[in-house]
Amino acid sequence: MREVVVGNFSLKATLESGQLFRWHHGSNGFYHIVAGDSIIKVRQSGDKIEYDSSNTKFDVKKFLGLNHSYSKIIGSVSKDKVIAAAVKKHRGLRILEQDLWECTASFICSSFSNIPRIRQCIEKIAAAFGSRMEFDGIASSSFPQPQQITDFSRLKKCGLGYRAEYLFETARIFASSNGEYSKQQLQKLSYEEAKNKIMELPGVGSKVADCILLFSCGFYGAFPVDVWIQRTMVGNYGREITSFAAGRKPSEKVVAEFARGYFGEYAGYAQQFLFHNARTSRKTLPNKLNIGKVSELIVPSHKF
DNA sequence: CACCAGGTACTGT
DNA sequence: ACAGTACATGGT
Repeated sequence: MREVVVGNFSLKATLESGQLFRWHHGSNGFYHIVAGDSIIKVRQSGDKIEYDSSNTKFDVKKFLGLNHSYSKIIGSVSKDKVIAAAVKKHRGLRILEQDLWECTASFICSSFSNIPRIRQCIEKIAAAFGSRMEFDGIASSSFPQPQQITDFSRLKKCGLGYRAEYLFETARIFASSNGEYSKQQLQKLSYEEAKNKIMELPGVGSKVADCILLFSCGFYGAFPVDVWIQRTMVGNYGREITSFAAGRKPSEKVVAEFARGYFGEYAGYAQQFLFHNARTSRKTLPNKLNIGKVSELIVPSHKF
């Protein structure tokens, strides 16, 4: 078991903010994470993090985003009271650094679905194509490599619905491309180039592409716009967006363009704060969230 | 039994 | 470029 002391980190907010699907909150405050072919156990008390991994080579600190300069990031995105309130409420939320392929597969599964079912699909894929493993009393399956997903009828049974074809084809492309779809190669490209590149993959549109770039490739300016972000952005920045749009409809695309420019270099971090905030506010306060006395972060419940 | 869920691909204008 | 629409699946 390793121990590190880190400031500005919330394990709970980081894991539970919807970036990652394969984790469970167990006893003794430990979270168990399955990533690739590793099982990681980790818990936090105060500034102390305790962790261990089935694979000693797995860089837990890097995976958890602990190498980022947090104060620089939140200083950079805190442009107004709305985002500042979300940052304050979820202080310590970090963007993970996931494996490119696993992240891509996961977010292909995520489209037009819901989190419980996304998790279920991913678990089924792992059970069907991965290898059994066990660590710290937790039994699970590794996430399969793309070249292991060769049986389409078997993939069909994992509950992906029509996304099965997208994932199957994307797996084939990953397996047959010579490092073209690698973190290393993508990071050589500009944001726009990298995004266009991964949008060539079936099942990867604008939103999923931004999730992949943000959660696995270190493109922290990527700003994924799903229905939650769309609502919360229009609700909180309607005026600014309208002004920015200059006559255009405030579509997801326009919102993403606005947000990337407005929040800047670490817009993706802003997105994750706003997303997590919208998700966690919904049950208690459907339409409005008051954080302290400072802000009125609105989370409209209706569609626009 | 409708309706919804971290959208994408395809079509027509 | 941009709006409209179908889409598998499982849960309420």
